[in-house]
Amino acid sequence: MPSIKLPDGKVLEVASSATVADVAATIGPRLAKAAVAGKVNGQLVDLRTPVQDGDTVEIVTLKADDPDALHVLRHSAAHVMAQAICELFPDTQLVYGPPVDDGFYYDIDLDRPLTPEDFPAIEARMAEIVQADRPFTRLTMNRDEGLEKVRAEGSRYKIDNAERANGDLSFYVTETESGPDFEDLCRGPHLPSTGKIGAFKLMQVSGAYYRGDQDDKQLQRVYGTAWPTRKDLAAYLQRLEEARKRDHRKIGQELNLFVIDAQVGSGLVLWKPRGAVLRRELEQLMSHELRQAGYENVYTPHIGRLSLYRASGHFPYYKESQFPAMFESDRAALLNELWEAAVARGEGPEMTAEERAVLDKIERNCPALHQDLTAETGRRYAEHGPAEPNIKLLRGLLEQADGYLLRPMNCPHHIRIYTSEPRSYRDLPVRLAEFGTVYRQEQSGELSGLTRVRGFTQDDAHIFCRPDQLLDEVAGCVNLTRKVLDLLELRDYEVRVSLREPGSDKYVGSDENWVLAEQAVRSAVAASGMASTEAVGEAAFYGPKIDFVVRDCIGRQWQLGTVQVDYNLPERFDLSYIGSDNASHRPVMIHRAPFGSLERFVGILIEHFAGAFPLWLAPVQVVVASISQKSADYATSVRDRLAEAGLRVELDVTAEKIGPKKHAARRQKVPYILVVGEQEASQQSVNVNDRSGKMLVTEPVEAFLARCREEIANRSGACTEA
RNA sequence: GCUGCUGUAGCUCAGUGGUAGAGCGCGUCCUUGGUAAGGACGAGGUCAUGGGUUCAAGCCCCAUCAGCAGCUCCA
Repeated sequence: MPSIKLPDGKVLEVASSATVADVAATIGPRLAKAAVAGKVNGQLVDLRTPVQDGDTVEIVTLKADDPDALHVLRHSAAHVMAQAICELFPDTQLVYGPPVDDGFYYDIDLDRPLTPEDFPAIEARMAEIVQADRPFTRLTMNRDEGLEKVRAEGSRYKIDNAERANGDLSFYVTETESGPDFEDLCRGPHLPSTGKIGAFKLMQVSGAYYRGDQDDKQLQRVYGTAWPTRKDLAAYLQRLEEARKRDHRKIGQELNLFVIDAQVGSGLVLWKPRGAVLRRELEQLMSHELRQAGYENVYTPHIGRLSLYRASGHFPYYKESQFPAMFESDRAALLNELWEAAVARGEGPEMTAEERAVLDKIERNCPALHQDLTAETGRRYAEHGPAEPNIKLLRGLLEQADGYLLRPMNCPHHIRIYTSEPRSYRDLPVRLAEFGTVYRQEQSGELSGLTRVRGFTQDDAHIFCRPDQLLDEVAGCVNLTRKVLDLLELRDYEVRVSLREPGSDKYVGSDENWVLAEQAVRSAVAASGMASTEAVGEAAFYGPKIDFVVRDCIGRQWQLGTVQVDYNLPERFDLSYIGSDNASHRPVMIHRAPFGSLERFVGILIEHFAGAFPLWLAPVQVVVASISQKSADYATSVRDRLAEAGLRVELDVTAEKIGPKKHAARRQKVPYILVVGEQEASQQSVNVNDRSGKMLVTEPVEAFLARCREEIANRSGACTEA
């Protein structure tokens, strides 16, 4: 008789050929009824999977807080949805349908676009399938057999899936009394039967590229959610709704913080006075920290010559997300076009058709330039030869007639400040900081409130240091980032080490430099003791990064702070310092921005506090509201006193009752509402209420002021939830 | 950029081819009030923009712009 181990350590003897379901039954009838799957040696399996001697077996039951149970439930719900869609739309080809956080989706290929109007019909069909409580049966066959089967069926997607799977292939069949009625290639596991799906709902439909490839077919992705019970589903929908109330776009509107105006341009933020307060307070906090940490402040303009970005590599590595360059003359525009074509050729010996076409255009439109390009003996552009000499020639000509670029990054400007004077090893590290505004032409579909915009201000700085200073400097940046996040009570973030994708051509610099830089970020994170994940392919084009990533109210991940190690730009700009040996050496650069961008950071902060900012950040800190006209003068004097003391205070002496006045202030999430009537006037006091509606105390104006000052100095008092 | 959805008053939204609506907000007046929305009256719209269909278009069709969700990108 085989014996198996249970999670509590008990050993159970079971019949040979016993399944997970049998194990559950042996333990107890109620467990047998509740069981929906098992975990054998840590692996999630069907209830009908046989167990073997020595296995550790855990029974999975349907609970709203058990990730394994939800995984199986949602996988099965996806399967049921697929069946429903196939029955309603027989042309549907199924592609892939996994469970995801909070639900599941299924990618389908169907010419007719599905819309939310189709959901009721699909849900109704799903409900019938669930109602019928059809069993899921697993059908396993060896790889060759399985491949033959899917190839015979002829679906491109299934063949692809099957070919990419390892080992045996399994199919799941849902059955009726009259036999199998739906089958899908699927790894499983599934619920024992469809009836276990307690509650489900289709959520949305959208496009998704096959295998995530923009050049491949775009499929329809139907999202749904599934839960053990209706109550769980209702609770989930309620949570979703609560989360949406925190949305910074909504709160930004309600609290008059910012506006994104179509007439100004999409992705361009207009900070209204109240939002500007948030931004200024954050800038002041950061400026203070930077002074402490030995940074020096600089200011640089928002545009720069194209040659600067040719040197940095933004042209062409970063070209697709830049606003088009501005050219001073046709000559400059044409030269640049030719330069791009020459760079694209790389080291190729033959001039490309594209280069030739540009050259022809130049001949037609700008004969003088054409002559410059072709006249000089020995450097004739029109001759064959490696691109490099041509690029040099172009670079020389471009020096005389260049274009300008709205800057996508601040580093080139800061680099030129570094190079503006000779640097000694004693001067390093040089830390140049600026709230630098940059512009990036993000794809239109990517724009989102404050979190993804086209013009934004980074709390940027560039550190130029000696190689022996690098680790300390990176550690300093990481600590600074943690410190400011901590000050703002943002503690729910992921630290991500972003590395390059080997073999990709989207990076500049040598392998050796990348190896050095990646070692540096890895050891800095290791030394910090923070838990981290590694993300291959997430590096900047010039170097690896340590990113601080948070989630917004609808679960999307955003990078906030970042620390990036860069050996490459120092080389491209030929940076140097004089060492103690009186020889020239190459510094290392660190790019870092603890907030990342002020726009995104404020967006996340709005959601974090749900608009109820701590006193030091609150755009309006106090509202003074009079009980009646009789106390209006006193209210005004209180307002004046608080304003004089530096508080951001507003006065409400309108002809309204105190109830509505208080309500209005609370709706604006103002931390303190001071109610003043004749009684307070006679005592020179204020009646203090917080934004939760609670009446705190009646105290002298000066006492209230002292408490506010302390609260502001401590940056405390956050999140008195309204 | 791609797929789908959406665009009506400052905001949230109703309005299925026949003269533009509600609530909130805003203004004026009444009420001068003691802690989660007092009352009356009023102003406010080229129904995103441009074309088209129709006797007639907020509504139907096309295009553009913008927003939302997802995908793809992302320094």
